[in-house]
Amino acid sequence: MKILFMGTPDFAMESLKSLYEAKYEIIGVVTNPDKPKGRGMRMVASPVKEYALEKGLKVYQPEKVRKNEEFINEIKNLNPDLIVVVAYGKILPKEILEIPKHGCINVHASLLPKYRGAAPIQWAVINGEKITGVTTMYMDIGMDTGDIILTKETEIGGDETTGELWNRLSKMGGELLIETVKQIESGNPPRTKQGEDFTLAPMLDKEMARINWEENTANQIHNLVRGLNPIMGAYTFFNGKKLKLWKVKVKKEEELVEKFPELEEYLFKLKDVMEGTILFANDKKGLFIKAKEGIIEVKEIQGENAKRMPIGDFLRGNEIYVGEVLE
RNA sequence: CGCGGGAUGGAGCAGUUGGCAGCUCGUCGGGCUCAUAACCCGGAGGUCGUAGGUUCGAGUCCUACUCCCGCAA
Repeated sequence: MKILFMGTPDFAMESLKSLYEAKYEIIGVVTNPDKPKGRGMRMVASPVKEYALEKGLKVYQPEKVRKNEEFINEIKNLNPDLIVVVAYGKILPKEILEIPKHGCINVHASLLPKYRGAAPIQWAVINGEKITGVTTMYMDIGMDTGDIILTKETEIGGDETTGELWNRLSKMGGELLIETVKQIESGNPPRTKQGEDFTLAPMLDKEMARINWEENTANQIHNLVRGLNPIMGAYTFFNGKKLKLWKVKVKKEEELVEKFPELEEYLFKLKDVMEGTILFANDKKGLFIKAKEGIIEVKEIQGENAKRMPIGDFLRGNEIYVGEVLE
């Protein structure tokens, strides 16, 4: 079975690694071109490329694949039996999908047809899903619309971040891919049409990373924070400066009073206070913020131009007073 | 040459027009308390990133360098 692999980020790298370690014949690796990244805009190779080079695999980095005769011919000449695509970052034209005799398969980080699109892991966490998983499918010209081959479920932890889930699903994806390829080799892999009941997981934009204290409940904020960790970080503004929250917990009012009995007499006021108001700020006891349907305790934070730090460290150097409001 | 911030005791920060290096926390010793991420008293710990320059005097002004970080992709 001659396999051509296409993928770009670390999520894809895990699948490539699984194939390589399972001793499959990988005739080539296609990945996005190196691009300038980070401070100073230095050129950086994709994780998939790094791994491929390390293992001595042939690497292709076409600028575009659609209407790229040269590249398409190159693939034809390679004559792969199967193309495996994992988070490649480009949509493959029909001409390419039709080349390998066993077709093109894809590993996707959700239980399709839920969360079709670019950011399935992030959205699953942001939406507070309890269960997600990985799916392998036969690709067609649509966006994650192909027939399902195998799926594997996993629970999302109540405090799990996108980063943590990402790592787990990357590995699960690799395992499921091997299982899938085996079934294809055996001759009659399962093939199920996707249901109609799909949802989309579009790319994340900057706007949605901002915490809306008035609209969102404490639980939603908690989900947003862990869903954007470590990708972008959910942010809010304090005195005109951007603050990113990296780790928060949801508390009930009763829990707060239990912790700080001195607040008891103010409890009635607590109801009227605006969402986003600082209820308590102390470098030892922590930072507590009034939210809709609960209280947000901030555990890890990042100021403007600063790095992430535990809340205690942050409060030692930044003056934040009770009654001030985040917005 | 993408834009910007920063380097000050173990941690996080402040340091005004250049004039004895400060705050909160931690740490060490002692005290108080049924108790506390509580409180009180006392102490240790910094050649202010590196190199040079201006000056009577530089954390503070100038020059070069090194390193770190944020944003944007």
